[in-house]
Amino acid sequence: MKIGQLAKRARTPVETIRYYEREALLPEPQRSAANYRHYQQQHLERLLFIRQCRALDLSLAEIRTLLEVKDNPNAACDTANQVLDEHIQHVETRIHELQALAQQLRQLRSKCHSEKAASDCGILQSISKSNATPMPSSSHIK
Amino acid sequence: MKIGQLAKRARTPVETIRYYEREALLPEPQRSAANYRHYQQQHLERLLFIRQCRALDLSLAEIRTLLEVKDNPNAACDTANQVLDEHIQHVETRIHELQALAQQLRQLRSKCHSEKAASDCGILQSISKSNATPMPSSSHIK
DNA sequence: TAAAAACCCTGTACCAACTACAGAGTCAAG
DNA sequence: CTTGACTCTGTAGTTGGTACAGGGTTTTTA
Repeated sequence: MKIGQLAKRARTPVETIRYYEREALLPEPQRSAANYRHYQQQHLERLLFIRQCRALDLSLAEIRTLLEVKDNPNAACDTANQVLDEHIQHVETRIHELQALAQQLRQLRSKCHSEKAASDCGILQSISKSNATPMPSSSHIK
Repeated sequence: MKIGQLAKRARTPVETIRYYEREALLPEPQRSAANYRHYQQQHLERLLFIRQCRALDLSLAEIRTLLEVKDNPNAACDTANQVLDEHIQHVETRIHELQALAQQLRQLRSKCHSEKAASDCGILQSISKSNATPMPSSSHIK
């Protein structure tokens, strides 16, 4: 099948497929006389694997590691487990960060419910609360 | 003060300050005879505002909007509220997405606890489960 | 006072993971 | 046989910076 067909079947933009090839995640397919790419079932499966991993928010580097394990049927899948464990950690950390963030944002938002002028807006004032590191006492502002 | 001083007081890399200037978030400061940037207290305050917003994960575009409101003391702070509301929505959506993701990842991880060969690894097999859009019946795979 | 260290300048390239062209060639349908 | 849909390569843009290279300037130290 040609690249457009593959793109449809994997719900992936054509440019992205070419990008994965450049990144060596997808092997170079055969070419027709007119230099068109021609793909096999294998390519589709590999592309779906990549897209599934991307949907799980794995980075291309992580996916590359998984593909290497996959390409090496005798290798222990140890490495794949490790990639996944680290990624789970990463996602959970990010969730906690975002939860703290949302809390801060809601608190900030609560400071202004009316349509005040900007100069009176509790939100803009709160964000502006100074956070500067003081100058060392020996120096002075020019 | 010179850029290095400003950088220290706002705990912001020098390059980032110059970048904000290029992005027109910070106004161009005066220059010395040797073409060095010289900043005032105002610049520090504005930079701290930007950094505080970044810590809240607001995009530079969102920050630009907030700064415009701030620069216009007579404007209603309406727009600032709206930016914040949308951002809170955005963060909360992302939290839910990541929670679903973490769940999927944990489930996937549970499929392989031993050090099997890659070809037997439940994880790699699970990710590979086909997801392709079928070809229309009229067409065929070349 | 002179050399060395620390600072500053512009401009460019790089990161991830694509996306969006431009400009040219190829193929299928009517 | 022309029109439109597809494909090709190559390059640039996205976000929010970071990291030089290759200069000039200022401050510190010997």
